[in-house]
Amino acid sequence: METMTTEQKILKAADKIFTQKGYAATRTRDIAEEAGTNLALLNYYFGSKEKLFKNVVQGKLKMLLGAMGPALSDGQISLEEKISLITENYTNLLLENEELPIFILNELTVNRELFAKITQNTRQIAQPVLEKQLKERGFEISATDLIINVLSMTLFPFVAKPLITSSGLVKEEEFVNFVTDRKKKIIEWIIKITL
Amino acid sequence: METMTTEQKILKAADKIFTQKGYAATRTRDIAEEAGTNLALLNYYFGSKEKLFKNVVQGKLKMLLGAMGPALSDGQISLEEKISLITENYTNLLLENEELPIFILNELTVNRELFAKITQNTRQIAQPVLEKQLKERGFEISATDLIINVLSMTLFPFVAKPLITSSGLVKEEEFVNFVTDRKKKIIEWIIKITL
DNA sequence: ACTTAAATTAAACAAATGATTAAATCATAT
DNA sequence: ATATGATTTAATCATTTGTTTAATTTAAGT
Repeated sequence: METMTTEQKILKAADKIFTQKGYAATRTRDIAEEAGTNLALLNYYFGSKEKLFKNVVQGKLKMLLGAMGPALSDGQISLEEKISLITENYTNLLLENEELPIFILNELTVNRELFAKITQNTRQIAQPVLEKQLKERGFEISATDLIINVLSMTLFPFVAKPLITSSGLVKEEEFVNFVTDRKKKIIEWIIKITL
Repeated sequence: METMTTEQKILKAADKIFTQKGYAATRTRDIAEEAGTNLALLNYYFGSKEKLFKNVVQGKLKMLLGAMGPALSDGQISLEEKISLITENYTNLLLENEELPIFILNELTVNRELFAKITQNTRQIAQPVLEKQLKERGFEISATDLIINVLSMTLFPFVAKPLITSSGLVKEEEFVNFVTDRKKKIIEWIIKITL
């Protein structure tokens, strides 16, 4: 288990704290301590707080986009399966990484410049295939609206979790069940909308 | 126009910068400068950065919850009108305050303790009325799911705007039209889902 | 064993930052 | 006019924070 290199330990610690508190509120000393190493090693291995952050963000962004990308552009997969795949993937991913979307979305908002460089290599979300599938079956909704709706219903509960729980809409203990139950419901809802 | 008191000028400046950059990334000096006043005045009037922040947050939270609260618990308003009211209110509010939801949701996530005090006075989101209306008309969806769905489809595009635009799903220039068009669509979609 | 480079540590630096102080200015009431 | 209190300013403090430096230890190759 203790086969992690120091560099990896720092990256793991950085991942945890950056995701938890965001870039600005994170102290490099906290990362070093969490990693069980020295503060200087952070700069030794990663150069600066900002470079370390970019490293973390790149990974997180890949996780977030990776849960959607492949499914969408595959012409073999039916519409229903695509929706099912996306909600299933995201729900499972976010159950293991609850702060992931709010972290990415907030840093993306606060730090446009920093993200410009990172996201430029981000593959565009391909929708021509989806557009074609919708047209073939005579659906009126646009691919963009469909994607946004699926993402909205799936991701929003995680993004807004603190508000949802503290307002009493869903109790903290019920949250996992709530989003798990929604997986099936979302598919039905999207089908109803799309028809 | 220049009838604002210094205290108000500071609060307005704080509102702008906190919302833009979040608590941790905001420098009290920047607030003072934006307000066209002195750094010491910030502490003179508000005591500390944190107290000023709470002041700002309280206002923002009221805006965000205010757009939903009244409509929900009113038994006179029909289901369709409620949905319409909520999406209409939120879309209009967020078109004028694009960073509002991501700001609140992120600070709420990062800063649970600080928010515990603020949100304790927050009225619970009342849903018994809605629950009753749903039951009367024989709908199967729960009030919670309905509310979450409306909020998801309405708020999510604003929360995820940077991701949506940078991924090419919606172009920056088209965004206002996109969310404006969705107002009508969301109501239709929700009706379809709920039936 | 010896050499060399990589890895690690402790200490210190310089800049940034939230907060405070003390003096100066302004407004208002007597 | 004067006194009193509120407001404003400039300067300074103390701490935090990202980064660097220099010395030490570890590992690997010869």
